[in-house]
Amino acid sequence: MRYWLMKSEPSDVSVDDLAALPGQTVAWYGVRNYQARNFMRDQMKVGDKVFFYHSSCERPGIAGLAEVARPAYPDRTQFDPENKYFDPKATAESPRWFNVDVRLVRKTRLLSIKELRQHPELANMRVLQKGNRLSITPVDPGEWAFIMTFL
DNA sequence: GCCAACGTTGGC
DNA sequence: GCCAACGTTGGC
Repeated sequence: MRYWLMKSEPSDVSVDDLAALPGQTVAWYGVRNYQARNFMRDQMKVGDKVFFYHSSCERPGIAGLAEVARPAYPDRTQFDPENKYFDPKATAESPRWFNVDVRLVRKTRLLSIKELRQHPELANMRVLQKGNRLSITPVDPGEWAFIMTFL
């Protein structure tokens, strides 16, 4: 079992949006970065634990606990010309983008990036590194356990 | 709105 | 295969 941090813009899907969805589950569509895609396609397994993170918003930070509910399958938005994530180079025979499904375990208090940065134990967290833009990052088991002590 | 960082594109 | 130009991300 592995641990991950997945960024979502709350203007798109917030933790409250996720809580209101059927099964509290969402398809993690729209990832158009190969590294993040590969994490989903090649490494994420059902039951993997996820920090649900709000990004590009007023209060960025961890907003919930979630888990992988379905292994990777082709992201349907790549095939839809009306969708902003449409990819003309993708075909049904040869899909380019994949997504897992993520299910909310529980909403948490908002653990801000500012607070995360105050802990030296978390200094190496990928999401805290300067210039990090990757929307899905692995979380070290020790970092996960540490965060869970005060989340 | 700024801008640093980084991924992608495309001409050569 | 190089690399400059461009686009995007995302915290601040």
